[in-house]
Amino acid sequence: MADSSSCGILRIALPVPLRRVFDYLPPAEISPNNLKPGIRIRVPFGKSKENSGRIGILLEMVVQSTLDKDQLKTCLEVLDTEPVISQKQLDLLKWASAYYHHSVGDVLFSSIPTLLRQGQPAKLPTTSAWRILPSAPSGDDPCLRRAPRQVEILECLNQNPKGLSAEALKKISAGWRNTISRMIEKGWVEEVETEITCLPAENQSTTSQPVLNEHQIRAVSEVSAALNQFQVFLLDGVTGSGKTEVYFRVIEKVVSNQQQALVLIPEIGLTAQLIDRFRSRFSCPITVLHSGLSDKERLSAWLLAQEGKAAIIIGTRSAIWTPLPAPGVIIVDEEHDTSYKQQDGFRYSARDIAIVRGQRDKIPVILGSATPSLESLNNVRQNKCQHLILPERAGDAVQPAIRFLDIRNAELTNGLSRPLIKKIKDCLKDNKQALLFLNRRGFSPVMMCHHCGWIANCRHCDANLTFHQGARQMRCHHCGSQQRMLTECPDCQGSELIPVGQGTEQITQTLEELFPDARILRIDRDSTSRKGEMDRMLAMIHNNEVDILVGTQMLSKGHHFPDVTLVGVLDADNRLYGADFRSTERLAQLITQVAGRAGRAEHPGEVYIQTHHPDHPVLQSLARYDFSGLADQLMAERSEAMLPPFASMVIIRAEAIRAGDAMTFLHGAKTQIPTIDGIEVWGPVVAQMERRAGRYRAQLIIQSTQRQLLHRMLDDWIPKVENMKKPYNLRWSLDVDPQDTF
DNA sequence: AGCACGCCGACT
DNA sequence: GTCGGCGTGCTC
Repeated sequence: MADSSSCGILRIALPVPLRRVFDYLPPAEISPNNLKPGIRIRVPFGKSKENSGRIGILLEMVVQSTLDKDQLKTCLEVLDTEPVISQKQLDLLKWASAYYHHSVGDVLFSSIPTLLRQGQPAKLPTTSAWRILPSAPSGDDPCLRRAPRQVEILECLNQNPKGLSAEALKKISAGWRNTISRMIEKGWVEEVETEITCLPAENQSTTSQPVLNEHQIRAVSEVSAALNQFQVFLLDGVTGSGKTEVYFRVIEKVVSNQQQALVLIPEIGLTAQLIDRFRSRFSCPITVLHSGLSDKERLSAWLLAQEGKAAIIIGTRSAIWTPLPAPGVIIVDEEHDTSYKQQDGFRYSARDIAIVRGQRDKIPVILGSATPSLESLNNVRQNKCQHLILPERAGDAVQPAIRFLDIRNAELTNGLSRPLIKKIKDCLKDNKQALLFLNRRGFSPVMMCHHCGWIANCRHCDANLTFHQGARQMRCHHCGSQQRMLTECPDCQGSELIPVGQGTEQITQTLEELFPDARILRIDRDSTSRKGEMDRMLAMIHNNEVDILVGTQMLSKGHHFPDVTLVGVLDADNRLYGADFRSTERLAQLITQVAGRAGRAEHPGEVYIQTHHPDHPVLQSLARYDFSGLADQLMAERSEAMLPPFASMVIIRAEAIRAGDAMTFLHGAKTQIPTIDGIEVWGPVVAQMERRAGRYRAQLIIQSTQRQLLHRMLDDWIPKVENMKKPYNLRWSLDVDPQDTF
């Protein structure tokens, strides 16, 4: 037996993009018994000054290093007594590092809160709170007759003897700080440091449990039967079919078993509304992880989950890495949503990780969607996933009719067809709201010289500049550069520059001319960039202060507009023949989601899609709400072309300052790929938009019907690519299971 | 990713 | 002469 106590070597992962781990000697004064995998250790690294060192995570203790002992450095400092990453979690993260072929150090560090990355202690941070003291007078005390604000705050403090946070006090009164300091002077209130806790439950559950329909009952019972074992469910139901209620019933069971529920939601601004629904329904501790949190709040939420103090954890993509001592279920709402795939650095899919986690933890995973991804539908066909269908809208609501407006040879008024304008007019006459989708911000995507045909383009990208009339600017939507609107052509000095094509700004203007009495609201990234603006606009819609809504697809997610009875989709054709193999699938998802935005029982609503291809089979299936037929078509296409989900795909992308460098590099990388039966290599090809933000980009697609074979090849190949000589400014990255092939 | 070293052109 | 941009190599 090796004497590991004297010759133990620490294998440590560091937050560097290197696909490698580093061996160190343990610090002399620490007993190796106190060194558990998952603790943080400060180590000297590289040529960095010997003072501070870097923080790493102990992966394991080994007896033998690949290097001689005298080549190893000694750790500087042990930061934890208990692991910040459990062995179970380490194993999951190591698996993900191998699957996505990404640096294990990067993977580990991206899974923990920033403050832990920076070396802060792994204990709940504190925050100021104010607590009532016994010496405080009661609310009806005569000395408070002239101090209504003090009475108000005292009453709230009385109801919360543990104290209230600054955030909570602010909600009671805007000038609370002054009021509180006066009461502190009188000795009625004290300031205390308290741990940040889970969201306070609402005092009593006000919402009654809705009656489930037979499909919901079946879904709940199927999942309930699989608690404490691994099973993936695809909860497939249109908007309003009651998916959330199914989640709630399952979570109730999980929580009553003293287990935790992890709920993933897409990255959209409706976390607040969803959290309110959870809070009014559950009295157990809930914690939330999303991008709006401060570092302190994030650490608190993470630790509350890790310590088992939170029963329900709601979060966006990165919440899939939350440590759970007692996992009971993982729910991925809107599983088809692209925001579950990280688009840079460690490019993981939170939905796919959820399934792996469920398997390792032996718990059910529920994927919910009105428009499931083909990946999930394929899993259903292969019996890896159980299909639970909720076919009806809860209550009596009816699906809106989906119809097509054939715009071949049609006369368009700035992108709007005659029949659509007529429909809008009828809709306004009925005092209902109309909603128009166009996924293009700005006034026009092209600005052209009427005299010589010159087109304004971006200096840094292979793209045209979009004209923004309101801001009197030309902007590049790809690199963010902007310049003042031109008044004459730089080529021929012609003074007539004309907008070509329509964006939301122009559609709004055209509608204002066509319907001068209508109240029109534009909702896109430009009009909602100010904080709180989106919420204000949504409130206007719900208060019926708006007749026509014009918006980009940011309006297609999550929000429901009961008074909208007419939905128009203006730019469907772009997507029908888009460049990416998933664009038709995305169009189908968009239209279905859009249809779900509108209508209520008395006014089911209608969806009109302007298209040059009204007979396209995908559109025809959509109009019949024939999702299984639609899935069959798309699956057949993918199967024929051997594309995902029928093949595993990996993309290697490269970009460099100098034209051609990325292509040269990828050509070189391709020659290192062994010729193996069953592995196909496509390219390299330049990116669809070759130059972006001043860098020339290219990519190489590698795919195989045998995932294992592909991954074994990558294990061999990536080190060779790493060792290739490359221009210093060339950057390359791997994307396993890419969302887009751009 | 950082960081240091070393190499050439262009400044006080 | 050296200041500094960029290319290269290395990290237990």
